[in-house]
Amino acid sequence: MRYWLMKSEPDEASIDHLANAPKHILPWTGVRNYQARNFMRDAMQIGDGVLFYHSSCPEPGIAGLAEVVSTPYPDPTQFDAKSPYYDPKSTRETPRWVLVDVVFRKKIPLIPLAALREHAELADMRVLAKGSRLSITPVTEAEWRFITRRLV
DNA sequence: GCCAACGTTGGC
DNA sequence: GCCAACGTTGGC
Repeated sequence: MRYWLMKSEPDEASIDHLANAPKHILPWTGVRNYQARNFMRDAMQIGDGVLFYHSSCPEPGIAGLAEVVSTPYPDPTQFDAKSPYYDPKSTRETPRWVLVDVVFRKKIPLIPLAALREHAELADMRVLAKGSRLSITPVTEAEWRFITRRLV
């Protein structure tokens, strides 16, 4: 059982989109970074906890809780020439990009990025590191506990 | 394998 | 829109 922070632009997929999706599940489509992909491909397991983070928006921060509900499988958008996530170098035989399905657990009052930075307990969070741009980052059990028990 | 140029991310 | 930081690309 591990924990993750996953960034999403709320214009594209917000916590409300997830809550209102069929079965409250969305495929985590569009990851095109190898490190983030490798987390999904190699480390994620069904049942892992997810901090759902809104990025590139007026109020960046943690907007809800979710959970991994699938093993990794090929991201269909990589084969779709009309998709912004199309990757001409990827083939169905050897897909380059994978995703996992994520299920809605809870919407929470937004924990803004600035608020996360205020807590010494979270000082080492990957997502808070200077220059961090990874859309998926590991969260330690201590960080998860602090956030879900103290800040939610 | 090096590294400069370029593109992207994402907070502000 | 700015810009720092980082990832990717491609020539050599």
